[in-house]
Amino acid sequence: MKKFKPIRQTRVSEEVTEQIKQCILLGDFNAGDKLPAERELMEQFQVSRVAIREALRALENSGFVSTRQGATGGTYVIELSFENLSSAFIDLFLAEKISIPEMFHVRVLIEPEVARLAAMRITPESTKKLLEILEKEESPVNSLADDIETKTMAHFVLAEICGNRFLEALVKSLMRVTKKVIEAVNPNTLSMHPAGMHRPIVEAVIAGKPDESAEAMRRHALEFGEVMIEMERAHRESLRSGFNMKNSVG
Amino acid sequence: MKKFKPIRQTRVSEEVTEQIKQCILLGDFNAGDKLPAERELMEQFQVSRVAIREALRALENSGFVSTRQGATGGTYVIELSFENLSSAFIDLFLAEKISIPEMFHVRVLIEPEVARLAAMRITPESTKKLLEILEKEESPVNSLADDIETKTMAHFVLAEICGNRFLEALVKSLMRVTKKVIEAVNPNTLSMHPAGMHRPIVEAVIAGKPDESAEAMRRHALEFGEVMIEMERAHRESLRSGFNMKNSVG
DNA sequence: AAGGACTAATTGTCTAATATTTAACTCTGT
DNA sequence: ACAGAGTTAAATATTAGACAATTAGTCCTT
Repeated sequence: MKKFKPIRQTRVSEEVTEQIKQCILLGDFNAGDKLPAERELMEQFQVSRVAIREALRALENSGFVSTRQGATGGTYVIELSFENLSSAFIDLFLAEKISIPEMFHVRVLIEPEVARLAAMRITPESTKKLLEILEKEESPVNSLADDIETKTMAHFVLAEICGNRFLEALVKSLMRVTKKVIEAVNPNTLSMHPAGMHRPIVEAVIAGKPDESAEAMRRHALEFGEVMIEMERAHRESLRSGFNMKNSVG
Repeated sequence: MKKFKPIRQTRVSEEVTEQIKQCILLGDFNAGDKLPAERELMEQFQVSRVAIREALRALENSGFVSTRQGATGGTYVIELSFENLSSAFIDLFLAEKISIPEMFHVRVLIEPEVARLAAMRITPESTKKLLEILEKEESPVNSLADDIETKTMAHFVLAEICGNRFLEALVKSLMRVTKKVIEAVNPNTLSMHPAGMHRPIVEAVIAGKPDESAEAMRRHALEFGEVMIEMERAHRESLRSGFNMKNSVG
């Protein structure tokens, strides 16, 4: 016999979340649209405002909506981005569920493919963009943040060019994690890697040579991976001595 | 001149979230530990219970804690899993920010590497596990859910064997998305792909032959990818005619 | 025309009460 | 002694209602 359906095992707010999410996914609300005000949703769903707010917060956290206070405020549907994916990766990294070497193994695996695809789809506009980035990359930088920003750009643009949004999402997330790591480790040097390091890759891509692009990227990823791994090792070392100091003092 | 620092742009609950999250990441609370009760946190943070609850809910949504009601209830720190990563991928897929062909391109890229690594790290215990799975796979199934479960297993275990937790997370997420797709499309057939399809891969891995394992996996991924893409195309087709019907009726 | 005060809409936060869930304990009848 | 029903306690879940803060626009005064 088929069992009776268990009565509401989910929280009220979760049901609200689910319904609104479905509406968004089915296109009843599109990016830019404003959801009804909290008090209105309250009446429609016949639940308390707290429940509505919890639901909206959940949707905000998973990147479906954005909420602002004020006269023209409210909850607006936004275009789902790769932000959440990045956050999930960063959390896993911070919780030491993935390590830097593991991450770079994956980068070495996928980034050459990204470069290969980019080379196969290169257009005049993309070429222009890439050349601009190369130029920017090779001019002096002011801060570490600037440097990371600039050096990251090439990877971002190649990922966009490659035409596979899944790979694009992965690369962008990986770059964000990498950035986080560098910021955490905060090395003394102003610049992470020497200027012009991306030139061979970009040139091969612009020339429309898939295999050479992939190989250039592979070399770069391996080299940079080594640097990062060493950097992190040194960082852990210094952290350990720091902890020891702390222990001996406090 | 340096600007003044803007005053508290973050919500109260976000600050609470951040503090608790840091405590968890720094190991002040470990998996299994119970956080203080809501009313206690309320006093410690000097904010209302609503703020505490929003914070705990956020932490729950990102997979750091789990909350239960009841006598031994409360908020417990849990081991961070790949769940969130999977959810992020599924959301992206549902919102059509990534497509099935894009996803399978990535599977074809990474799964052979997983098989290669697995072959390089094969142990007697892993061998035993893999053989059990093969046997299970080749016995008859009852339902589609069962079938998916069984056929997924091989990929899961290989991912665990491969020793790179990042790849493991990716493969598991990809399998979850794939599962979601199959369930959504819900094909008439009971079985997704013929029994024994993983045998060549598993045998190569057990034999400790990296290249052959990778190649076997690559063939499998390509083949299965084709099936999925075709399946989804057919599904969209039927959806469209479904919508037309709906339109002409209603 | 500029600046300031007011207004309305909306989310943010707090307080306090009540409901529900769950495990553990207690009692009671056989 | 023990099974089962009832009770209790500890926690989260939910509700209601008030008040605070933010923000864009309007209107009024100088």
